[in-house]
Amino acid sequence: MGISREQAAENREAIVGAAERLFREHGVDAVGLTALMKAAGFTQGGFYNHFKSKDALVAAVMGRAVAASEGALAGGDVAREASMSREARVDRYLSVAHRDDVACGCPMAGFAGDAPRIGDEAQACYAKGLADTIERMTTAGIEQGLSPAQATQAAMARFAQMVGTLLLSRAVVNADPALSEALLAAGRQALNGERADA
Amino acid sequence: MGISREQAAENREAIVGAAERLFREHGVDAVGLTALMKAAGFTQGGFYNHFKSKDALVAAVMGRAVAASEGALAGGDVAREASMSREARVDRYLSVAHRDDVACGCPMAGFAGDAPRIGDEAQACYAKGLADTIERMTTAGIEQGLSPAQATQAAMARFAQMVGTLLLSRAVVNADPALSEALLAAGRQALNGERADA
DNA sequence: TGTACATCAGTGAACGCGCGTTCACTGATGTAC
DNA sequence: TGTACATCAGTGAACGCGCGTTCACTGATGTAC
Repeated sequence: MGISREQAAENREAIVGAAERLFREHGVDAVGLTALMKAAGFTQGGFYNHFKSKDALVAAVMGRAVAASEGALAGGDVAREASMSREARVDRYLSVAHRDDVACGCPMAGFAGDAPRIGDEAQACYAKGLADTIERMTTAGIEQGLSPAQATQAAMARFAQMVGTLLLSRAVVNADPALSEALLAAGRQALNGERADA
Repeated sequence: MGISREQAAENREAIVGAAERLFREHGVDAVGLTALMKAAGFTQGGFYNHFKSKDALVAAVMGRAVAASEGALAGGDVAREASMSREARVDRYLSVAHRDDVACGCPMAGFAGDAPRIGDEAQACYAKGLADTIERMTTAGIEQGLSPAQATQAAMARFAQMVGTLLLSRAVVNADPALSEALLAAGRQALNGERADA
């Protein structure tokens, strides 16, 4: 076709973007390269001009997803995110909207199911994203007067509860919508409610 | 071959058993019926004498996994489980051994990643298993003096934290083993530590 | 600045392979007389 | 109780299909002179 280098870079981003959306929605294994390239607006053969294998694409997707979420716990606008209170962030994370928006939500939750089975490079991106997220929450805890050890422990426990609640609520949303919503409400209550120790 | 009905029922169980192990280890999508039947000791063609489709097998696996876990939160011996304290159960659930034993551990955690993508019948089994688990924990909370509403909320929050911690710790075990263990420790601390409100 | 040519992101057919599923066939089990 | 036959859990080859990947080819872009 003959394409400018700038255009080629944009096309590569389009492929990664389509892949991220499809991978989250259907799982990495369930998305074929033919369907993926079609979704990005190309034909199958062009894939290998941009990536040396599907595994390399998965790593690129994970790297991008993690980088995009730096500064925004649950996706969405970064500037607005930074100005939100911790309580508001939890309420947004454990909202019905975030539960239903797998394609754009928190990548640590969206890829948690796939993470143990993807390639080493992609796993490393995932682990870095998790470590960064916990570090950010730890810093916030220290600013509120916790010791570094307390803050780290609290950040890990709180984030695990957020992810666990979201994942379970997504897992049963079709079969038992009432349970799905009750889980979200219980999570919000536990993280924002009467407790002041974490 | 000519097989007795008793033998046929045993063979069916062997298929479901092999499927449960392989599905948990590699994900439902990544396990083919040829490999599955071979693992169970049969050839591929016999599969459809027992199940009308792969989806039907997934439902059977989920039903069995959920039924087997009734009375045993983290797998293992039911009688011993019943005599354990809540603290000991949490320590076992969030142990390195349980993290590394995906094939035999808690099915709610083991299938959480696949749950949103499996068939309706299997999803219903998963949701029932989750509801039962929470109900069991709620009953225990009421016995310790909580109101039914408090106990339900606490059970959901606690179980979500257990599952979230286990899933995140499994997700990063290869890429960042230290983080994986720190997550487990933080979860044990949060669930068994100084807090007395949940 | 204009021309000649190498580069490389596209296309789309094709590769071997494993998928879920179907089929004709086998032969011991279990039943009917 | 013994014989004749239907049942059905096995086998293993084959089905169409989509997978990840490779390939020969195209033609505008970008470079060298």
